[in-house]
Amino acid sequence: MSFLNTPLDGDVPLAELHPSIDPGAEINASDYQIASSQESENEAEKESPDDVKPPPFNQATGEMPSTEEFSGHYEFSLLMGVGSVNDAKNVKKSWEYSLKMNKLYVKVGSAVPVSFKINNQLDWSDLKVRALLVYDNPDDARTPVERCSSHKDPSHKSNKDCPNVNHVLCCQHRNASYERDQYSGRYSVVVALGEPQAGATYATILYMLNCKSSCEGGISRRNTSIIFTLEKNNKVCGRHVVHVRICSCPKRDMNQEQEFLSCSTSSMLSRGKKRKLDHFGPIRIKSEGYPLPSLLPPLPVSSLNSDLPPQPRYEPLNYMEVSLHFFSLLYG
Amino acid sequence: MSFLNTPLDGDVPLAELHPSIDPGAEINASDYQIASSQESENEAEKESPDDVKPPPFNQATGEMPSTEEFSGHYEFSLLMGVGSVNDAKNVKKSWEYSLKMNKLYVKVGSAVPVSFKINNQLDWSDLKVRALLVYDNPDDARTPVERCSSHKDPSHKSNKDCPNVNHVLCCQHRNASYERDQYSGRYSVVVALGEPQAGATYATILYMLNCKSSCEGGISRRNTSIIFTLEKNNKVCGRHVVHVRICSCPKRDMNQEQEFLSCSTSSMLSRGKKRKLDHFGPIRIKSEGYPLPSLLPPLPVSSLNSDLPPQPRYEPLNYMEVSLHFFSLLYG
DNA sequence: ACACAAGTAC
DNA sequence: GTACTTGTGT
Ligand SMILES: [Zn+2]
Ligand SMILES: [Zn+2]
Repeated sequence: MSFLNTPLDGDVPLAELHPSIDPGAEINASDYQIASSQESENEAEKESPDDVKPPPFNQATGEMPSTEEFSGHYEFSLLMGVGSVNDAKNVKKSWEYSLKMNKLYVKVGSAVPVSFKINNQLDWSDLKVRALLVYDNPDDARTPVERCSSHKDPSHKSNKDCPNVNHVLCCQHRNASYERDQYSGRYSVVVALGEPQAGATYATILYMLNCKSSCEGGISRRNTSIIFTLEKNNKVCGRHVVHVRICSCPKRDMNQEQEFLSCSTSSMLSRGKKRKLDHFGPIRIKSEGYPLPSLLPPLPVSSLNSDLPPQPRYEPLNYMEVSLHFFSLLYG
Repeated sequence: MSFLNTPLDGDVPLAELHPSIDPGAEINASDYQIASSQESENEAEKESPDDVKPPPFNQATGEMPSTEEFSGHYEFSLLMGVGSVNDAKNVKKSWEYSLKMNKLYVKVGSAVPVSFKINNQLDWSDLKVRALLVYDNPDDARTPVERCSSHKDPSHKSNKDCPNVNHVLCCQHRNASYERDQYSGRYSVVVALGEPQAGATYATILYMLNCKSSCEGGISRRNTSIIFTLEKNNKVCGRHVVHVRICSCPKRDMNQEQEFLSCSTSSMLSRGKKRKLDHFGPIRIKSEGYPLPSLLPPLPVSSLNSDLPPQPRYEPLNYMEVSLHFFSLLYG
């Protein structure tokens, strides 16, 4: 694990710094209750006569949010899985993070600590981090990620005393603000960073994902990413993106995808006869032949069309093949 | 296929008798609209002041409906899959029926023709057939079978203009009456048999199942059966039971279960080390060591405890093993 | 962690 | 129909 703006650092064992955080624990419903919500309980009553102020427009939750990463003036960076009892050998991991693929594999409802770092700013109090889940596939990129019907069911145990029934991506933080962009329909969760705890140089926030990637009628086996935007006065001043797969066997699935990545690098790519693992990982996507997935580390767009060796292609590359191709250009 | 009260008859090719019925067709939503419903639209308003008549109690939809088969005075019998273009070679089958296992394998939402036969009664008009879906496992036998949240979602395509959102088991018949037993909570569908069509000796009704056996939050991979009761004046005067599995690959799954049935008959049974196919078929059940499943042809209960050869058992037989055991006693 | 079940893409 | 994916029971 490493800060994403310095992605090739070695692992940083920081578990002992946060002994009180247990990311594997069940979601504590009472934490939700305290959370302030900027959503009205009834989403239908949006135009109450008193509420005439136009809701603020925010690029970060627009129809097609950018997934280009930049650290910005505050040198915004994040670190997955820091301060986690996850690192302890005796604790069963409920999530895995692959630095190589910049992808989080997590069980539904498990808390994942994400640590944010800021420089050039003494006062963090007006800095907020927004987390938004999006679909990777360009076909779906404009579709808000919604919870499936089963998980939205108020009688579902994950919704006990939980006002954020519609949010796949939630946050175990008492000041978390759950928002719905009424123009795009996207759900996101915003947290004020606050000061890092004494002696710490980053602030750690627990996130959890309350639908599976496979949830029928919801994500439906589509690939997703979390977009973290650093915001000040409703303006985006930093952005990072992490791939995420919510599944029952994070370790198995990560290993599977890593194995595919390594055994197929450049060998399987030039050939047609597409087979196993159509996309980045085993999740199959319906459409294929897409341009660069928006989730890999920022690439000059020109490379998409100009840097491809003009080898003969018998069928269009699918999502995964394109991902892998650019991945190998970057790291191979 | 054969009438169930004469289960070892040969196949009866009757497809040509009902050339107009296409069981493989998509559910026609408009058929639903005409169906009269005895359920109030809003299930909450049960005690409206005008509606003081106590709702009729019916054994057939009680907490623990009997699954014992009997043909009764009217020699009630049924036949699966009659009059079906399903029999034609060029039509892709959306369901399979195993006479050997008395089990229907069907894709979700596909119409399955079930033919009912009555004797000793010139006027069929006051005879009704109720169809009720129940769980086989005694642990769940008292639990009403409900649709899963996803399929109940009004925006789900299977619910277009369909008032019977809560019913897994539906019926393509314009006079179908959808009922909910307010004591047990069970959903059932009732059809007046009417006269058989000219030249026919049975009445054929199309049923469909609108959740999968695997539906999370619904049937959840539990085994189910359909109970067909012949009723006259709200009294049960005949009963037949058919196992049913609602799945994506009826043929594959039927073959799988048949294979297991044949290869394991008596060989695998006496041994512990239980593994593959815990239950009747591949659907795993949570609990095990149950008595006789209620769906096999009626057996003297005494046989359960007395006819078992007292072979040494290292672990309790699970549901499937018990099913298989009695199955082999009957037919083996 | 393994084996299997059961949906989905091709 | 085949192969693969991905949840579940053990
Ligand atoms: Zn879900
Ligand atoms: Zn369902």
